[in-house]
Amino acid sequence: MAEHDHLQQLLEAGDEELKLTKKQVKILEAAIEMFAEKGYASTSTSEIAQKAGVAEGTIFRHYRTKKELLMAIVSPVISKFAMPFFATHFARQVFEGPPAQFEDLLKKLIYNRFEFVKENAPLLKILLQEVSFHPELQQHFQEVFAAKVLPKFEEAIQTYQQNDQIIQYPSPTIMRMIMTTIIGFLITRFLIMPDHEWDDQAEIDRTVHFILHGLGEQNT
Amino acid sequence: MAEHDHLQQLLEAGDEELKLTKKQVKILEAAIEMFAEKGYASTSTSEIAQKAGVAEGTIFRHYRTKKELLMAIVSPVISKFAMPFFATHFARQVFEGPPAQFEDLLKKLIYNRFEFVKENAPLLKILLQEVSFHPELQQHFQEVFAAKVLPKFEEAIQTYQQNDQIIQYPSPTIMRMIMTTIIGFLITRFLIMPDHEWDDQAEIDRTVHFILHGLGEQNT
DNA sequence: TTCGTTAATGAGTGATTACTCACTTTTATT
DNA sequence: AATAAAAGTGAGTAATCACTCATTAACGAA
Repeated sequence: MAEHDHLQQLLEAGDEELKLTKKQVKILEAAIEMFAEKGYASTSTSEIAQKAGVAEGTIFRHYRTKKELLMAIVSPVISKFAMPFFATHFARQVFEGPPAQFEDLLKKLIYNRFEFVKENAPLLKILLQEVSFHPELQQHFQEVFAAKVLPKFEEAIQTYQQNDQIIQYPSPTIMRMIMTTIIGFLITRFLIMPDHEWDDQAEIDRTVHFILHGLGEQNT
Repeated sequence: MAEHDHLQQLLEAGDEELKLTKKQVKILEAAIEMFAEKGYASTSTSEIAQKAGVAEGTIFRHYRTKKELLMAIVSPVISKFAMPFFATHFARQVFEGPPAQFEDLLKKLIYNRFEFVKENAPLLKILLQEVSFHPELQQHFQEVFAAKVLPKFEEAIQTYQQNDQIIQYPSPTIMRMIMTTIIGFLITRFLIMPDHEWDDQAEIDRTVHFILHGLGEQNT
């Protein structure tokens, strides 16, 4: 029940309120599970139908092609992952008036994306796998990134650089380091070693500390 | 010519000297190109045969299944990527008697893997894509990592921690940070934005600096 | 050259693929 | 209850899949 609400909310993508049939939800759930497990190309529509408890024709009533099904699943995830940078309460709080301390922004960012990845690991795995084979996805990602993420992030970085809280590297370089460190942690945590025993609080704190000192201006 | 030598050298994996037919080389080259471009599951053996200028049956004379072809391509890459930790000249130089300065180890490691990824980007892309779908690959990776990489890496880390050059985090955490930073840089450089104009020297230096200060013991 | 071995071929195989469509069932509105 | 629209069905289709095999070509040692 709560699962369905969550899925539905994610797939609606904030756009029009598309009402999903019960069977349609089953199809999406089955497709997500199998795409994440076996990969998109190696999963057949008949397998999805079987796992969803649905006739194969039902899939093609809602999605004209298998690829359209993939896109319905994976496309909203891009926007959602970039969400903290959108015009949300979170964005206003964190980016419009960036916290005085770089550490505070970093912490809010990590905690926020940690929860997101925790809740959407399979969707992100599918996205990660397929983005390199579908130019439309790359373009969508690029658009969202250029329009929403980049400007606000860059502004915040420059503020901290003027405060001497961050070293004077080019901002793309700084963004790359922050993002690869956070994403690298989240991928290790939820995709590579999800069953390892993690002290999440400690690892997050250490990751914050790592970025903070790695980009700190304290010494040359 | 040099291409063939290089490929042959990589695929021989240091084991027995397997002599590759001209057509077999063409098959491997075609398969690598198409697997990297379209993905393993979406590439048909007939496509590979066509691009290699070879009859489809020829592929199955050398590789009994399509998967065996994939493994022949991708399996040696795991060992090669972990190479700096093996009993090579490099390993003895860098790990047996670790450099006094953590910075020196870091630099040698980055420069070395930078060149490797530069020369083998398509192979690594295939490996990255397929490793999550093939348990044998995961196991192979785990074995190589546990046997060769982990012990030497851990020993070096502890040495630097006793020198107060590295902060007193658990060594798995430190390894994770070093590896995600380096791998994140290399993936960004060669897989995500290979056509961007890069000042490689500067980016490498900044990445070393980032890790060095991120893990430094200078202040709490 | 001769001959035994290996490499290469390409038409052929059954299985599986994404997708269609004529039809039935469910749902919503009156 | 009647009816129209939407959702669901599953047998059917052409295309493609990985893989086989009987046959031919190329090669290396005598």
